[in-house]
Amino acid sequence: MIKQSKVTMKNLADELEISVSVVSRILSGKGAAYRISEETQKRVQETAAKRGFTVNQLARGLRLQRTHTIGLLMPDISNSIFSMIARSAEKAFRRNGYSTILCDTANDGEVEKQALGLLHDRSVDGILMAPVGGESQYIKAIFNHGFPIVLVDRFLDDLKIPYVTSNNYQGAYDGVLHLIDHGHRHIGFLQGIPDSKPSSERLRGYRQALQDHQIPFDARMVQGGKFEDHDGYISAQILLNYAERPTALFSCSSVAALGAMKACMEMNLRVPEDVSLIGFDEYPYASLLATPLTTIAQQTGALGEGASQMLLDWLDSGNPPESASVVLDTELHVRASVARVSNSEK
Amino acid sequence: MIKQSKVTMKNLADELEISVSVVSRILSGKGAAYRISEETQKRVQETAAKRGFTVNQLARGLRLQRTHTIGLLMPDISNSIFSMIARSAEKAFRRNGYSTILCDTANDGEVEKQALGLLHDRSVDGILMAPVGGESQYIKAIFNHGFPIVLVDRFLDDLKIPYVTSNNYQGAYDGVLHLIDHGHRHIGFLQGIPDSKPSSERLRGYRQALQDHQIPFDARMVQGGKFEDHDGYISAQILLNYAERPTALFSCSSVAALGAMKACMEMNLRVPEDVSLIGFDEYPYASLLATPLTTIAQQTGALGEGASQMLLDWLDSGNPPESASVVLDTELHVRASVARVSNSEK
DNA sequence: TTGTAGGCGTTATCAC
DNA sequence: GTGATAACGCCTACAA
Repeated sequence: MIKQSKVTMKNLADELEISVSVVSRILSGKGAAYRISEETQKRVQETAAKRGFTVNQLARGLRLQRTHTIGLLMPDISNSIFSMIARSAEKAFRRNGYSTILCDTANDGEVEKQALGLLHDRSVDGILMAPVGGESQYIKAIFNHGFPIVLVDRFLDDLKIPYVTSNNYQGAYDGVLHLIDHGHRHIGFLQGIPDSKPSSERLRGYRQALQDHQIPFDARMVQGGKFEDHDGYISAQILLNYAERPTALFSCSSVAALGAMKACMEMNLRVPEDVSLIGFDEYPYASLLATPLTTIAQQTGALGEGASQMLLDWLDSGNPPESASVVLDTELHVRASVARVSNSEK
Repeated sequence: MIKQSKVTMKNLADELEISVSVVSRILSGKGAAYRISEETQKRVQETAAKRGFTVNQLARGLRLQRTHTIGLLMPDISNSIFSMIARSAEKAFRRNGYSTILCDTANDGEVEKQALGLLHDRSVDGILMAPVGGESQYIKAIFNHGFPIVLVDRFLDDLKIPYVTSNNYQGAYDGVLHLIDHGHRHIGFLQGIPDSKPSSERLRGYRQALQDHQIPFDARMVQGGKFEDHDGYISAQILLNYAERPTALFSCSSVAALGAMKACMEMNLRVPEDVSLIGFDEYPYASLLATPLTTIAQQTGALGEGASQMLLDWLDSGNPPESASVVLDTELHVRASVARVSNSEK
C-alpha cells in the first residue's frame, strides 16, 4: 500500500470529485441542514471513515476562534487534594469535548504568571485554577476581560470571580472547638500559604474560636507557611520546643499534620497523650496510622466537579454563573488524635 | 483607552506601516539573520511589547506543523506514583517550551483509545504514557508511524517502543525473598492489572523466588486485579479466609497493601504477628502507620524525569533514542510489617 | 533590507 | 444541493 498523504478534507474532496465545502458540511454534521443528498453524504462518510479522516483541531480552532481546550492550573498536583480535583475536572472536560492543558505551578507565583500567558497563547477557551495565593493582577485582568475563569479551593478577595471552595472558616472553627472542648487552651496553629484564602480563613476560624472561649491569641503559636508535610514537621518542632509547650496542634493540611506527627515521634512525644493533633483535609488512610488522625474533611469530589461544571456552563451559555460562589461544608471526623488535656498540664 | 482589537502581526505591521513578514521575522528572533536594520527591529519590538503581542500558537502550529504540545496519558492521576510522574514530566515539558495535554484514562482501555485519537486530532508533537495494559494496536500503530512516543512505568512487550520503568521482576523477587527468609511459605500475592507489565513482572519475580526455594506455586494465592486500595482490601479478605491462611501477603502496590492492612484490622488479625505484609511502591508516610509498612521503593522522580527527557531528546533530535529502554533499580525498605513466622504455624 | 504571495486545514458567506 | 472564495494568524520561498 502506497504511503498515504495526510488525509484532509481537500484530500477527500479531490478523491470524490466534489468541493471541500460539501465535505466540510457533511463531516461536521450539517449535511441535513444543507439538504445534501443522501448519496453524497453516504459516499463522503464512507470514504472519510475508510481513510481514517479526523478533523485537524488546530485549523478548526483557528477558524472558529474556539479551541475546545481548557487550562488547568494546580499549585501542586502531588498533593492528593489537587490530584483529585484535577482528575475529576479533566474527566468532566473530556466528556464535554474539551481537552485539558495542565500546568503545575508548584505554588510559585512567577510560574503561575507564565502559565497564564502560555494558556492565552494557546487560545484556551477557559481556565480552571487554584491560584497560588494573595493578589494576582493577571487573574483579575483576565476576568475583567470577560474571559471564562473559575477558581477552585483557593480564591481571591475583592472581585466577583466565580469560585468553589470549602467553608474553611467554619471547618477550622469546628476543629478548634473540638480541641477546646477537650480542655486545650494552648493550641499551636500550622498554617498553609499565609495569603491564600484557605489558610487565612482557617486562621480566622481558629482565632474566633479562641476568642469565643476567652483564650488570648498568641501570634507565636502560628507557624509555618506551606501546605506541605515538611513544613508541618519543622513548624511542629518549633512549637513543641516552647517552654510552655502547646498541648494541641491544629494543622491547615493533613500532610502537614503527618509531618507534625513525625516530629512528635522523633521528640518522643506521644499523640494524643502528650500532644493532640488535628488536620484539615481528609486523609484516606487516617485510620491506619499509629494514632488515627482526627481530620476536617472537605468534599473533594464536589470541589472538582462543581468547579468544572461551573466553567462548562459558562462556556456553554456564554454567561458567567449567576451566583459567583459555592461554599461547601466540611465535616469533622473524630478519630484518636485528640485527647482530653491531662490535669498535670495547666 | 479604546478597546483594542486583537493584536496580531498584521495589526502591528499596519500600525508601523511595514510588512508582516518583517514583523514576523523580527518577532521570531530572525532579525539578525535577515539583517534587518537595528532601527526597525527596535521599533517593532517596542510596539509589540507595548501592545502586549504574543504569537498565536494555533496559527503557528498550523503553519509549522509543530505544536510544541505533548500528550500525557496517565492511568490514574490520584495514585501518587502517577501524580509524581505527571508533575515532573509537565515541569520538564514546560521548561522546554512544550505544553502538556493531560488525559486520565482511569485504567480504561476504551478511554485510552479515545484519548489517543483526541491527541492526534490536536496534533501533539509527542506522547508520554503509561498504557492501561496488555496489547494495544493503537500504540503500536502510532509508534510504527515513527511518531514520538515513550512509555513510563508500564510498557509493552513485543515492540521497540522506548520506555522507562523499574526492575519489577527483581524488586518483587527481593521482597518475596525477604518473606521467605523470615520463614514464610504461604504467601498471598495481590496483583495489579494482570496484563500490565508491572504486575506480570512482579508475579514472575514472586514465582521465581518461590521456585528457587522449593515452594510450590498455588494459583489460588494470586488475587485481585487492580492497583487500588479497595482491590487490596477485597483480595486480602479472600486470601485470609482460606482454611490454610497465608502467613504473609505480597502486594503489587502500596495502596493495595494499605487496603489489605485495613482488612486485617477488621478481621482482628495483627500485622505482622498474624500476617506479614509487604507492598510495592514507596509510601511517604509508611513510618507513621500503626505498623510501619515494609516496601519496595521505586525511583519515582527518576521515572518521570527519565521518560520525559527521553521524549524531549527524541523531539529535539528527530530520532528515537538509541537504547530503547531504561530499567531502574528498586530498593527494599525494611520496616515493621514483616515478622518471623511463628512456630505454631507450620 | 524589505515586500508579495501562497498555503497550513477548516468553516462561513455568498453565489449558482 | 453544490461550489468558489475569503478568512482565521502565521511563516517562508521568491522577488525586488
